[in-house]
Amino acid sequence: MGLAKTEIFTLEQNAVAHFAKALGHPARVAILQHLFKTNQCICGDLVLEIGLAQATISQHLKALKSLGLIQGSVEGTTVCYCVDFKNWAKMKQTLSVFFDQDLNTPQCC
Amino acid sequence: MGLAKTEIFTLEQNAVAHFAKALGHPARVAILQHLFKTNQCICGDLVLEIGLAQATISQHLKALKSLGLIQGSVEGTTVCYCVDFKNWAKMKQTLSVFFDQDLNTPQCC
DNA sequence: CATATTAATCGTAATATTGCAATTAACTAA
DNA sequence: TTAGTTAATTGCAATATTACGATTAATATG
Repeated sequence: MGLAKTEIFTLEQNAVAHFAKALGHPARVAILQHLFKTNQCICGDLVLEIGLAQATISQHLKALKSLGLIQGSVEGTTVCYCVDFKNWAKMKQTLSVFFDQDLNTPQCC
Repeated sequence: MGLAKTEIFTLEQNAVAHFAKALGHPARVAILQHLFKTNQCICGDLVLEIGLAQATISQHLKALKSLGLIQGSVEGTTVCYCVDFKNWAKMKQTLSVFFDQDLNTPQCC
């Protein structure tokens, strides 16, 4: 089907998967790294920095924005993007809980 | 194209994306959670527990196995799956470095 | 006004992912 | 050997993702 049956999973499982999916492409990872490094930048900077077409970068920005990980504010003819630290922290928290499952579990293999 | 241009990204960017992609489906999140809870189980248990078809679960297991996050050992007619703690730790490490970028960065927005 | 700049959107093509029924392979037990 | 059990694989359909050229919308500048 190509469509995940989200309704049979818990909220936590869907949240982990949703955040992870957003980081599941190197271009989006690169965008976030660049935003952390430069604090803020415009779409054109990312096109030069990363080397994908403008339409493609714009698409990845849209994905990160719709998840709330970045914000974009229009300034004249440019759009200034930056990390949304509050939602970044929320993502870290969600994934950390998932990652730290191993702390309660004895290793078998 | 539907194909990520991995060659234009750094090893770290690709590694983060690769691990994240593996966690980017709730069924694989659920499989890992169940393995942590029960320490080990067979494919059939996961089919009952999660409620997807056997072929689908087997496919998700294959994905997790190919990334090294789980191991499967044949025991008669069953295959016993468990978390590969070493590679799980490697994944945690890789993603933690990425997540903790914010610690060096002043918030702008 | 006309032109330039920037980024979003549209349209399209190629590939990937998800899901399942059916089959197959491997082993067990009678 | 035959039948049963388990899980991998195959084949297929539906949907999602990735990428880019072309266009559009919005704003700025001459």
